Amino acid sequence: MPWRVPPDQRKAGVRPDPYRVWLSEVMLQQTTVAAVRDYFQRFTARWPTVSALAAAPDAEVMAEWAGLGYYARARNLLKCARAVAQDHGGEFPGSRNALLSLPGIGPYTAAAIAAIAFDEAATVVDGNVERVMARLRLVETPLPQAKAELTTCAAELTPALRPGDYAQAVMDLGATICTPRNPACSLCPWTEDCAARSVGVQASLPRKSPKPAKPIRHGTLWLVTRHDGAVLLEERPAKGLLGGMAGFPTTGWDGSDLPAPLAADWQDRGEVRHTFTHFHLILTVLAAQSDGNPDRGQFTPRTDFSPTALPTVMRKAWDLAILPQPG
DNA sequence: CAAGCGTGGCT
DNA sequence: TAGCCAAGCTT
Repeated sequence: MPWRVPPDQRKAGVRPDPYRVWLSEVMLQQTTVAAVRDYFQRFTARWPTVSALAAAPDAEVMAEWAGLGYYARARNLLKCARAVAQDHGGEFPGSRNALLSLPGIGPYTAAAIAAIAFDEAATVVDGNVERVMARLRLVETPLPQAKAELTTCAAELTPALRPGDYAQAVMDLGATICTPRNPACSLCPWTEDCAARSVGVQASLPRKSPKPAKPIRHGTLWLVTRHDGAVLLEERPAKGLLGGMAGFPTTGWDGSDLPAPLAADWQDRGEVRHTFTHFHLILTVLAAQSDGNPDRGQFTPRTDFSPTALPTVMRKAWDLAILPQPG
């Protein structure tokens, strides 16, 4: 993985760059390695240092993050970069406690940066570690209730020697061997120590309290193109769903009923279905060509617009309305 | 502290 | 295929 320092360089005394550790850890929050890899490459190529990122315009960073999800991470990424640049002389603070005070850095990420970049004996507790600890110590209390107990287990195992390597190792163990469904216990270095395996219940741990069903919500999206090809976009409010991202004007998605951004001869292009963390969305896509003056948003020249700069639900609407219709 | 917040891959 | 899941943070 591009954010890791290869073993031969590690043996030569090379420590990971805290900027790259931080960026990768934020991207990896609730996100798979496969999804992160290309985003990490693009971010580090475009902004090689935290000071370079701090100087970037908000809209460019949000556009580069588009598609990765949990967009509050991108807003906090910029806040954090600017805090490091302005309040810490462009260098990440080296302790877990100092890192914790920065935007978007919580208990897990602070510990991960402190351990991996600064070799502090901080205890990392992510989903992988929770699973490993629940099995190793046979913790049958469901998550999230068991979080505190699992953190205690993890802390008891954190070594003073090479805590950064240990942190990555225990997470890798969870990611590759102590996996959620079919753990490869025969390959596990802790197989003889594992309390869950000794009684055969490892695959059923950790227990999780049931999640509420996702409701279905409905809305309308308006896709307006001007005759010169410009596209009507608006920046979504900074807080809430898709906060700070560019998108096409929509109604609210919870029953609120905003009007169309302008009067036009709307064509029904069909429905977009998209599932967010806590609801399903069915979006009716209406398209029109108009040179009118919109009440919301602004026309963006077609040459300045790329659907890759949009969150996925918006990109789906674009594909539906603009791509050649099947048949 | 429970709820809000994305997405894509896998079964 | 519909649900589950992933290297969580904020309020």
